[in-house]
Amino acid sequence: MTEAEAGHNWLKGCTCFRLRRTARRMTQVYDRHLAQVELTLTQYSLLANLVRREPPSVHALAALMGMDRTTVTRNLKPLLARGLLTLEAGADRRSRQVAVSPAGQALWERAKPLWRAAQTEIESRLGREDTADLHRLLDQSFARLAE
Amino acid sequence: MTEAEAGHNWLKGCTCFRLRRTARRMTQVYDRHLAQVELTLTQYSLLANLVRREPPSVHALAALMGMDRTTVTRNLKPLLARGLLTLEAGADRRSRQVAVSPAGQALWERAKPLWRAAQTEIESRLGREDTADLHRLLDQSFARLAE
DNA sequence: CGCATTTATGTGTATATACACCTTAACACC
DNA sequence: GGTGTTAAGGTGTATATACACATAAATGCG
Repeated sequence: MTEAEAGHNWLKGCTCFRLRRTARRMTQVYDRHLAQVELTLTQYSLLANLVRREPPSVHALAALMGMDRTTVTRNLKPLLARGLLTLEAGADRRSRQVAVSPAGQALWERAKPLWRAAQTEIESRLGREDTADLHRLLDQSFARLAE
Repeated sequence: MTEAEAGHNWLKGCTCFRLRRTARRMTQVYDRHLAQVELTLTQYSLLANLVRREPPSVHALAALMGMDRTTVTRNLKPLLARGLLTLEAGADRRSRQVAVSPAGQALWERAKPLWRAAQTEIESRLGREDTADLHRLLDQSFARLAE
């Protein structure tokens, strides 16, 4: 093994590096499809998680997304600014409810087939079976990291 | 299936959402270990990819990391500011070489066992076999997305 | 009731990510 | 040798991410 390869191997063994690297590439695929409605995959995920659901608090939404609470707060901003979501008074005076507006619902309907096309592209590139395996491993890993 | 579950299923089928969600959690594990040397996993990855290697150009480094070129430029900044890397004249007058400084080399030596501990924690949580499967699937997916 | 604790949220700061656009330098071809 | 093209790099802008910290409201308990 050369010295250069020895250095490189510190990355070869890194689960997180691989995960992030693949996530970067894959995000670009989805974002390119969703660009037609000026949504990112993250924004689409938020919408998708909110439609047809009782408006959750920011806290609950963060838990649903597996995101840091403050990250959710920041990610809501562009959607609120576009009037796709609303942030209204919640059960207490502390909490707030995140709800999809009619405009948000309408945009989600337009975005759905674009997301579908991105997902189909991924499954076509990775293969149906490998995609399913990846889903299972990622879900399991996420659960085991949450413990 | 309830309406709420129907909405949720748009996420259940999303490969990218799962990938990003798991990457977020896993990054936090590595970052907590590496915090002792004030490095993030991304910064550690850059160092690890540069030690014991002929200093690459920014362009070549981006390719090695599977990153966007401009992301690399931005990610180098904190490391350059701390004197862990140097950015010197390259082969042309266009290109620049990214090299690890002695301080960077020394910090990497201190960071290595911390990264090792993080990696061990991950393998312990996910299981050796599942970790290996995940690596294989992620590498394969990354390659197929690059085509 | 009064106070310590817990809970929900937001903000400051720093890094991570990438697209669009610009500049400069090397190269290719007539 | 000039000129169009390609290649390397940086910056502007916007989103994504999360830790530390602050605020305010609900809750629990003596």
